[in-house]
Amino acid sequence: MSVSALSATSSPTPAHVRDLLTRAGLRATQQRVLILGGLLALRDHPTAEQVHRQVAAEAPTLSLGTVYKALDSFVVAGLVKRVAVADGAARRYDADCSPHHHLFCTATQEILDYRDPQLDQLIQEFLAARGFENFQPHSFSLHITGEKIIRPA
Amino acid sequence: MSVSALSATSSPTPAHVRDLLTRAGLRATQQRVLILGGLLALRDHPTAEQVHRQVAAEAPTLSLGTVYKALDSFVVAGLVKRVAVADGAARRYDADCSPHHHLFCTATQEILDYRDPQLDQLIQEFLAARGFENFQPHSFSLHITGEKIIRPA
DNA sequence: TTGGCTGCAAAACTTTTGCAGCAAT
DNA sequence: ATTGCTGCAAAAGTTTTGCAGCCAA
Repeated sequence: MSVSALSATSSPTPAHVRDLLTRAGLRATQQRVLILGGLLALRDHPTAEQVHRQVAAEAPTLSLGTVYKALDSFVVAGLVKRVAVADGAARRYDADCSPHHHLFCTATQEILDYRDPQLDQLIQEFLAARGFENFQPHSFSLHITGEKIIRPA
Repeated sequence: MSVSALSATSSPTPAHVRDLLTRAGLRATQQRVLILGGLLALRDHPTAEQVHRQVAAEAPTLSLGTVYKALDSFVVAGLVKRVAVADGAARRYDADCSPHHHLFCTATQEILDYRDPQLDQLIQEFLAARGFENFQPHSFSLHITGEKIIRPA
């Protein structure tokens, strides 16, 4: 199974991004359309700083503070998730809120998405059968650490 | 199954902590014995700041910078792991490097350990059978989000 | 119109770094 | 005696906050 194939997504149009924001109850300002669009365009779970650089060309006056505030409101609205990373100083964001797992590449620091409904079901059923006495699980995600393999052509 | 029962560990003696450090090829200074001992005593995957507070009573002159440097060297030596958290500004540390999973309580922000060799094997076998084309997994850990249940007495 | 959002900038907070002296081996 | 570690303090980096003005609804 190819990992890269799993994270393939098409860049959404500004109109679609506006729609996402409006549906979430947020104002579709020019800045937020760019920020959310930029996050969607960057596949590798970028930091706020990286999103800021991504949109800098299109909106040179857009401030980093606004990026932070916007990303925060996206998270609250459920449009975006924060990704848990042990290394690295800055938080990283994921525009994909559907259930999926993460592959952490120790070589490139990339975070690749890994979607596998069959695995989800397996874990889900195991946890349900196992049962916790004093913990009620809501969701789970698997953090897989390893290395990308570069195959010779 | 009880969650709290899973994370029960006995506080090690200073002599044992010294031994851990020496075996890892690190100098067993008074500060490091306190820092590693403090981390082992704090069950809830504390921040560097929390470890510093923990040892402050016994060593008032021990500086926060030393705690950071010590924790770093512990991580490099493999004595300690950094825990991946999406929320919260500071990194959190785990003195337990044996394979285990984490339960994140959304109510109390606690991080509980969850050890389950049966689950490990299940996932391990699934991933081996599934196979990745261009990713070589080394290890994995399950992040389970949910809430602690407080049962009436 | 108006309430949320932006930009700017300061502040708070976390983590890293440099270096002289000290202590564990 | 060496060499790594400590303490102090400054610096770097990340994130939050306050506020006046602006803009999407």
